[in-house]
Amino acid sequence: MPRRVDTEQQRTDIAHAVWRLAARAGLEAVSLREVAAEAGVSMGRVQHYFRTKEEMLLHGLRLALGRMEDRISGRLRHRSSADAEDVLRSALEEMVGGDQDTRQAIRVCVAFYPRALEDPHVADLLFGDDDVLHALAADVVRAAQADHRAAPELDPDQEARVLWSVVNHLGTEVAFHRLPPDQARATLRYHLDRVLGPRPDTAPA
Amino acid sequence: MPRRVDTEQQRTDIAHAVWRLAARAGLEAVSLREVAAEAGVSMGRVQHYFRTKEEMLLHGLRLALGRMEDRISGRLRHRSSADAEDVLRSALEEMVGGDQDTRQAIRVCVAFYPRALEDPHVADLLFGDDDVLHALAADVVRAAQADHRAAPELDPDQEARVLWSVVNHLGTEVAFHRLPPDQARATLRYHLDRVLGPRPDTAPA
DNA sequence: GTTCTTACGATGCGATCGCATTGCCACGGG
DNA sequence: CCCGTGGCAATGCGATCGCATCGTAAGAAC
Repeated sequence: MPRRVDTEQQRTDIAHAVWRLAARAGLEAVSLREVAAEAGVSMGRVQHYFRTKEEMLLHGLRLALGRMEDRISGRLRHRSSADAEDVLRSALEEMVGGDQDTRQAIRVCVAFYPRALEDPHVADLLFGDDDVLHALAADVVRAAQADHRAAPELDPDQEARVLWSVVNHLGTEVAFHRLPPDQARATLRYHLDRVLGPRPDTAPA
Repeated sequence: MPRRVDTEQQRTDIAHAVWRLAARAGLEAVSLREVAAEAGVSMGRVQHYFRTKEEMLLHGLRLALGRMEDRISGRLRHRSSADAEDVLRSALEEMVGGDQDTRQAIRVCVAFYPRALEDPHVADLLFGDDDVLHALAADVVRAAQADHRAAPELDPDQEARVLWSVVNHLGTEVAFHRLPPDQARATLRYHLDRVLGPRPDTAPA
């Protein structure tokens, strides 16, 4: 086996170019030639690492999603201990945060939305984590109720859905420059405080 | 002036084909030839009514948005009198409703999102009405507070932003088959009742 | 009827698309 | 040392893209 190269790094570099193009101007802007130019490599190289355009696009999407998850868990690693609410708040703050990577990742996701209609593989990637986030949010509401912080008449499932919607849409508005990040964060915190009661301070982030 | 034809109708027919294609598979699926085929007309006809593809796309988007507005005001015409809350609720219920046209219109809007980043004309069309909706929602919250239905400590502006996010994202989830319409409506009503207090019955829709 | 203008259908052009093919070149194993 | 294979760059192909051009059929105006 001669002439070995860091294959995974090359794939990631190219996928990153896909990601930037898609975030900048949608999937229409993503062609093999454009990706090659953006990544500063030849078109042959792109084709060497991805047999089809579809495969390349999917890898780009995976990269974007993976980056977001990494940044969320990165937020948690700065804490000594994390309960469910910490995890939830970290995820939410990350999504509405002004982080450039996250914004771009969200735009990439939106760009893939139409594809999710006809391609279940894309749909899985895009929406695969929604259920666990929903369950987590509902659990946090229940926990707050048990602590007598949240009103007992709240429906945890509905509140989870509302919260998920708020975060998703605020994140999208930030990503598309329709809302400044700090305003989005303010709205998110306002809503969380109204639902869960103000955060009992266990060392703020 | 010879050979007159219902020009506006022709334009609308073609724009409707644009709309269906974009709703089905995103802007990538919209080419002059595809539009002509979908509309059942020749490509020459399409070019006769729209000098550029861009112009055609914009007209398609305008059509989609206009249809939604028409359906919202259609809901209001069935009522004897409409106060601000009626208007708001009509708009919101329409957006999360299962209406096939509305779903498609929302998908078209999402398909245009990436373009809004670089084309301010598209951005105006897509987001031009957001401010009035936001103001309306905030007013309704204030009115509910004046009626002692909503809690006085609510921040009407923040609640309006939360509400707008909830509706937008629920509508998107319905449009992309990620949530059944009645569940979205249930969540919307749950949230409205929590914020405004239950609707005092002035003849339900 | 002639004329003029609108309303197209048909066709062609250059660019770009995704993809397949070809071949060189750098290395590691024998 | 030299084969052989992995890692590319280069090029070509057929399809499709948006758009421009050209021809013509169908009516109003006279």
